[in-house]
Amino acid sequence: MDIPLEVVERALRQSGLRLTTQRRAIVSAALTMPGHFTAEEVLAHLRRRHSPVSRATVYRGLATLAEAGVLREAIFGEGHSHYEVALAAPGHAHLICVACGAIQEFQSPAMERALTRVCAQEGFAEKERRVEIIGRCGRCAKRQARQRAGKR
Amino acid sequence: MDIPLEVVERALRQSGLRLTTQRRAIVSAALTMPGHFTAEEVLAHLRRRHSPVSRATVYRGLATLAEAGVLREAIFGEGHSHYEVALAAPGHAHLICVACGAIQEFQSPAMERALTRVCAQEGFAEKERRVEIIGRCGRCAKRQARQRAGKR
DNA sequence: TTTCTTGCAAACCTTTTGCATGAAC
DNA sequence: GTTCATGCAAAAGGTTTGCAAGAAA
Repeated sequence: MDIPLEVVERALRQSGLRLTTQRRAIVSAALTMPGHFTAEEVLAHLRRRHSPVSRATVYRGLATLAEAGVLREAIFGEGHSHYEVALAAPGHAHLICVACGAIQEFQSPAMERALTRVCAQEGFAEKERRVEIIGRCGRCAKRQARQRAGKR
Repeated sequence: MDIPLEVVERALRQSGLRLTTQRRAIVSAALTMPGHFTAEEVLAHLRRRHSPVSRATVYRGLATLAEAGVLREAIFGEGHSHYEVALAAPGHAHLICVACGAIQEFQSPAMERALTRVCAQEGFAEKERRVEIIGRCGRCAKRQARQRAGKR
């Protein structure tokens, strides 16, 4: 995956932040990782790659990069933060399978419009939306249905 | 607030669970608390009321009651779980103000329909929806706008 | 040279767990 | 009488923090 380092650099500069070796490593790890990742995953990835960055710096770095708009928090309610690359994917939400853990992204303009309307009505100045649906993905739902049928 | 203890009792029985003094205390605390509450808030409430229940039991009790459908998890991404009384409020989502912490509920049939459609299309068997919008509530947004204008 | 960032280790906070005791059914 | 729930204290898991040393601007 190509690294839009200039984009990152600009985002950091605009926030008055420094482009350090560690932050560069974190961003490039983020870009290599599939879809969503946690701080610990980034840490492990960097260690494997022999670009060791301390745990504290990974946590601080992810938070900083999220504030700068390079990353975005996603997938809540699991007891630990997940991030995704903000530049890569604009407004989208997630379908999270409780059976296999798969996370599928989806877009729904109708939903987005509905939420925009709600905010306008309430005079709410939104910064961020979190939409996720928990359940079983198509495959797991079918498997479960089959198993249940078999048991009877 | 009147306590639909029979309802709770029925829900627990249906799940093969026992109606203990502690669970009763937790439910009645939940019904007394405004809107959304955390495990620690319930614990503090019970201690103030001199109905001490151990921390472990509060955590286990809230989880159990949520599984039984009496409570529901709400407000994610804050590092600790929040619950709400499920019976009290059917499908609704939350507007969370980062400035004053206020949590406002809203309903949007258009949004609900859009999400239902997405699930149908993807064959996703949903169990739960999480929708929250983070930003500034009307009042805080106005206050901020005023302050910014003043500074210039 | 100033200011921001890092690394380390310890602290923190929320939540979970094992196990013996006690309560509900 | 069984089985399930509780209390305690310890442990776990994820994340944050203070502070001295180091790197970016």
